[in-house]
Amino acid sequence: MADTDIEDWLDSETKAAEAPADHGDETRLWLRLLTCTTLIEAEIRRQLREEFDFTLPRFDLLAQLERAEDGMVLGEVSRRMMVSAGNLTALVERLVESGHISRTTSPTDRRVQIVALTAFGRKEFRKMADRHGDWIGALFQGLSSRDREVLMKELSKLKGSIRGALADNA
Amino acid sequence: MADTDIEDWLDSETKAAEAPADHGDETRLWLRLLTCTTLIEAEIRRQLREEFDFTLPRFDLLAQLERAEDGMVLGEVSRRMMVSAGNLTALVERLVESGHISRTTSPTDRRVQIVALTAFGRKEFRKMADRHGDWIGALFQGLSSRDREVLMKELSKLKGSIRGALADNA
DNA sequence: GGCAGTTACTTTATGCTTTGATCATCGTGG
DNA sequence: CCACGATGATCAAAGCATAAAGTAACTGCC
Repeated sequence: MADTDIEDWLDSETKAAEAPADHGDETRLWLRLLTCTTLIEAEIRRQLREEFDFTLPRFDLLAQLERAEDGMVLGEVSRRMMVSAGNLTALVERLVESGHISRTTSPTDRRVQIVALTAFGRKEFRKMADRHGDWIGALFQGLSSRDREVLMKELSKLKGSIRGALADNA
Repeated sequence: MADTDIEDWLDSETKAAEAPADHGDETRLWLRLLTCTTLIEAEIRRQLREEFDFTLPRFDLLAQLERAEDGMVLGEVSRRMMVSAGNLTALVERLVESGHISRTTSPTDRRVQIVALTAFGRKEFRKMADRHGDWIGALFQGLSSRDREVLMKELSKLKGSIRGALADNA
């Protein structure tokens, strides 16, 4: 082994010890992911606002309720939307006000609030959901079917990785 | 062509005209993307808050300034962070208040505000950025180097697709 | 010079979001 | 029966975000 090799080895060891892994790769990947999401989300918000004078959180809540024929308990909505319960109070209040959803107290547990789409809310949601699909389709049009497949698969792995990391902390 | 074929053709045409493509694939992909981003972002926000009592927008702004030795014009910060100018007014105000950044009026154009990291802000940012890298690294640990490579490539395509779609609208 | 249009930022109004505190209700063990 | 811990939702305070309107400063054109 030549002197230079030994020096290289010592050097790399020293660097590794002093300056921990910078995770530059992962961070760049994260920023790219964030950029894509932010761009899409901003466009969806803009379209919803311009075409329907509606906000994304309102739309998301209706989307959760669409497949719950008998309504859904507020806590379940909170979990599915991954938002805090406190957040929902005002959001639900406004959607009841605008006639899109109804809200009733559970007959078996008076702490529990049940929200459900009204006929009007369901009709409005269908209209918006159709257009939503169009917007998404347009934004993803540059990806081939194969691209979408690969991306979905990798994102599934990522989701698993995240879940794993979060479980470790807990 | 047999009758059934004609009927099939008519049927598919009719369906295509009445019920446009549902873009279910793309929507599922979008929801998966959104879920991953939301999970990561929530974890980063939580860690920043618990370890440093700092918020993500504040961190993001410092990150933009880190590589601008001579500071940055407010409009440029707005473009890079993809947030509205009005948003920055209060954010900058709070970061000046806490001593992380300085704010000066441009000597050549008195409309222009220049913000820059203070020595304190730079020091604090370095600490947080190091930990930020660790957190991201942990969240992505389940992905192989190859996975990250593929994911980055697909996200680049997606970003291109989005840009293209947005350009068409404009 | 002086007006017109543009640009940079701030202000205002509204809404989303979170954390932490509080209140009401429920189920249970004494 | 009832105190007590757990649970579900609401409230309060703070911060983030936007669009739209407003203010001030610059630039270009006559």
